[in-house]
Amino acid sequence: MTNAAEPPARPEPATMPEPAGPPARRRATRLIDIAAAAGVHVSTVSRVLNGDPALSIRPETYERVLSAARAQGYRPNALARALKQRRTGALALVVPLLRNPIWTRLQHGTLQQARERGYVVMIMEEPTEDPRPPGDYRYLVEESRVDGLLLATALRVPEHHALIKAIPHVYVNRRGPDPGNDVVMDEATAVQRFVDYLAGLGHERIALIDGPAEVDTVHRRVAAARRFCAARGISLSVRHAAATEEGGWDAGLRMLRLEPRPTACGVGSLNQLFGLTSALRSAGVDVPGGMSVVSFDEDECLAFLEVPVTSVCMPLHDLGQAAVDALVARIEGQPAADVMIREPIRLLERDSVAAPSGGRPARPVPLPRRPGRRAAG
Amino acid sequence: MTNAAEPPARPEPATMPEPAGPPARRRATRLIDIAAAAGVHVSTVSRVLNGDPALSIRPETYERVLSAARAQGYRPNALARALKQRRTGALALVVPLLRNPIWTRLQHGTLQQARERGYVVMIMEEPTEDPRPPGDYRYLVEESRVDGLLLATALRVPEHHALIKAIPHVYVNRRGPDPGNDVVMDEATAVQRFVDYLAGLGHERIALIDGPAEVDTVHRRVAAARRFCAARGISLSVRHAAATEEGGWDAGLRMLRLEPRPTACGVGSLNQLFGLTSALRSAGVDVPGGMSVVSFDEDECLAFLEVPVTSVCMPLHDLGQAAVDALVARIEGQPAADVMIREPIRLLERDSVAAPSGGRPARPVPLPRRPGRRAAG
DNA sequence: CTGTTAGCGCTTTCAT
DNA sequence: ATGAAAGCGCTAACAG
Repeated sequence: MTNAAEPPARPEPATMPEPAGPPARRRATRLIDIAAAAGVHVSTVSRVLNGDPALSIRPETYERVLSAARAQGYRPNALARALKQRRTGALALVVPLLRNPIWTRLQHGTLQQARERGYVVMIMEEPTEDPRPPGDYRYLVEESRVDGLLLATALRVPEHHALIKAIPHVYVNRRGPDPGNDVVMDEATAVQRFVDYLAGLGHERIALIDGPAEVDTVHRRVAAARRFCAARGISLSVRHAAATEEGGWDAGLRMLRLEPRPTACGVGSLNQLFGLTSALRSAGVDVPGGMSVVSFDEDECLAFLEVPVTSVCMPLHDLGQAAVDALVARIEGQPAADVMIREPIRLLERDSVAAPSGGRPARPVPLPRRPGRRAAG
Repeated sequence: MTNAAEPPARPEPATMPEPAGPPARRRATRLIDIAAAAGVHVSTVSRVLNGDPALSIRPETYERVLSAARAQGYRPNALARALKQRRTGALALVVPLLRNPIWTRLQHGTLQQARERGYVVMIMEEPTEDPRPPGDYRYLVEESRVDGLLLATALRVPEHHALIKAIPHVYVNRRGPDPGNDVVMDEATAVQRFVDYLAGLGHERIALIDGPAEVDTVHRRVAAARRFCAARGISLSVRHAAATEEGGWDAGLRMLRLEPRPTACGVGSLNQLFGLTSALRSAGVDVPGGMSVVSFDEDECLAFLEVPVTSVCMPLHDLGQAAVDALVARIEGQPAADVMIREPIRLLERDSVAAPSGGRPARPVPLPRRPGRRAAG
C-alpha cells in the first residue's frame, strides 16, 4: 500500500479541484526524513529535538536540523515514542455524564492542568444507570492507551479492593477503597459554613436534602452536618433522593411533612434544587419567609431565579487540577498520599435565606401534582 | 529496569503489606508470552486472536492458544498495533466547555456510538475566550494520537479553509469551511415548529433572542425565522447577546423596549433563558400573559421553573452518533457528504405560551438592577 | 561530536 | 498448518 520508493515527481497544482476518491493521506514526515534533509543520522535529530543535555553538537549542524524540522512541519509520532518509552502521555478521566454543571468545572480544571503537565486527557463515560466497578476501566491502561486513571465515578461501593491497585489511579471527588489515592474537597467545611450561617440567624431545625447515601460526597456532607448540628444543639433531618429534579421534588415534600417543620434546608445538587423550589412553590411555602434554602452547588443561574438562591461554592476547578497532579505523581512512582482541597469554599449570599419566622406555617401542606410535560407539534 | 530473564520464583503471599516504594508495575503480558505458554509462534497467536479467516489451524492448537491468552488475561497493546496498522482507534471531540447541558447530551451520543464502532474518544476543550481555529487540533492527528477530529467548536470563522483539509474531520453542530464534512441538526424545522405554534395562537409580533450572530446554529435559526415569519406576515425582531444569563437579561430588556412590543419570544439557550425570565419578572411582565416564551434548549429543569417553559427539543444524542458515523466513514476513505439530523424535533408544550393578550402592556418598562451576588462566610 | 545498533509489541507477507 | 522475518517511527546505550 504505502511504497517506500519515491513516486515520480508530480507537481502539485496550487488550486486543484478536490480529488473525490479516498483521500490519499499524505504520510507524516518522520525523523528519518528530516535526518536525510539535514544530512545527519536520525539519532542526532532525535537528540536535538528532545534537547538532550548530554549532547554536544556544533551550532551549524544544530541549526540545520532545526530548520529542516521546521521546514517539514515535523511532528513526533506519539505512538512510536510511547511504545519505546513505555508511557503514553495520556490520562483517562472517568465521569458520570450527568447534566450537573459541576462536572464541567471539574473537566475544565482537569484538562487545563493536564495540558500544563504535558498530558492529553481522554474522557470516558460512566453509565449512569448500572454503574460499573472502577476496575472496568483498567483496560485503558492495560492496552497502553493511557498512563493512569482519574476516577470521578460517584458510587461508594466497598467491594472492589485491589481490582485496580496495580495500575496508577486516583479517585476524584470520592474516596476509593485503597487509601492514599483520594483527591476530595473539604465537604465538612462547606457544611460548617452552612450550619454556622443558619445558626447565626437563629435557625434551630434544619433539613438536608441530598443524593443517595451511597454517594461519597453525600455521605461526608451528612456526617459533617450531624456533627455540627449536634454540637450546636440544632435538630437535623436528612432526606435522601435521586440527584434529579424529581428527586428534589419528592424529598422536598417529605421534608414539609415533618413536625415540627424545619425552617431552613440545604440541597446537594442543582437539579434537586429545581425540584425542591418547585415543591415549595406548589405547597405555598414562601422562600425565604417560610423556608430558607441553600444550595451546595454553585451556578450562575442561581442569581437569576425567582428568588435568587444562596449557595456554597466549591473549588471544583482546583479539584480537577489537583487530581491531575496527584495522578502524575503516582505515575512517576511517588508515594501515595490523599489530597484534600480546602480553599476557596465560599458562601454566596443571595436572597433565599432569612431568619426563621416565629410561628408555624399558616396552612397545611397539600399534595400537589408533580410537573410533567405534554408533547405537541 | 525490566529484565527479560525470569527472576527466581518468589511465592507471592496472599495478603502482603503494600510495599511503599515506587510501585514496581508489572509488565503487561505480551503476545510472545502467550506464544511461549502455548508452544507456538507469535504470529500464530496473533492470527488466532484476530480471527484471521485465512488461517487454518487444528482445533487443538487453537484451544491451547485461546486458553493461554485467557489465563494470562492478555490485552493487546494498542500502541504497537496502531503503530503497525497506522490507525489508532481513537477520535478526538473538540467542544467548547460551556455549562450548557446540551453538550452533555452530545458527548453522550458521541461516546456511545464510538464505543459501538470500536473507537475511544478523547475530549478536548476549546477555550471559550479566544477560541482557536479548528486547524489547531491537527496535531492530534499528526502525532498519531487519534484517527480523526470531531469539531464541535462554535464559531463560524470563514478564514481557515484548507488548514485541515488533509486530515479526517467532521464539523458537528456547525458548518465548516469545506463542504461535505458537516453534521448538523435541522434548525430550520425547529424554528418552523416554533413559528407555526405561535402563529396558530394568533401571535403577530415575535422576538428571537439568541447567541452571537457568528455562531453557526444561531445564524441558521435566525435565517429560518426570518423566512417563516415573512411567509406568514409576522413581524420578527432578533436580539443577539452572549449565551449567558447576563446576555439573556440584556437582550430581554432590549426586546421589551421595542414599540410595539412583541407578544412572544424564543430563546436560543438555557442560560439565556434564565436571564430573560429574570428580566421579564423584574419588568413586571407576566409569562405567558404579557409575553409567551419558548426555549430552543430542552432540559428537565424547565418543567420545574416558576412557570414551566415550553421548549423545542433537539436530537443532540443522535447528532453525536451521526457525527461519529460520518467521521469513521471519512477515516475509511468514503466520499464526503454532509449530514442533517431531522428527527426527532418535538415541541414540548408547558405553561409559558398563551394566545396574545389584546391591548398594550399596562405599565412601561422600568430599568431594574441586574441580579448579582455578594460574597460572605 | 556523531553514527550504529537494538529493540518497544504487534501485524503480515512469504516460506516452508 | 505453522514459522521466519521484516518493519511501523522512535529512543537510548554504546561505539567510535
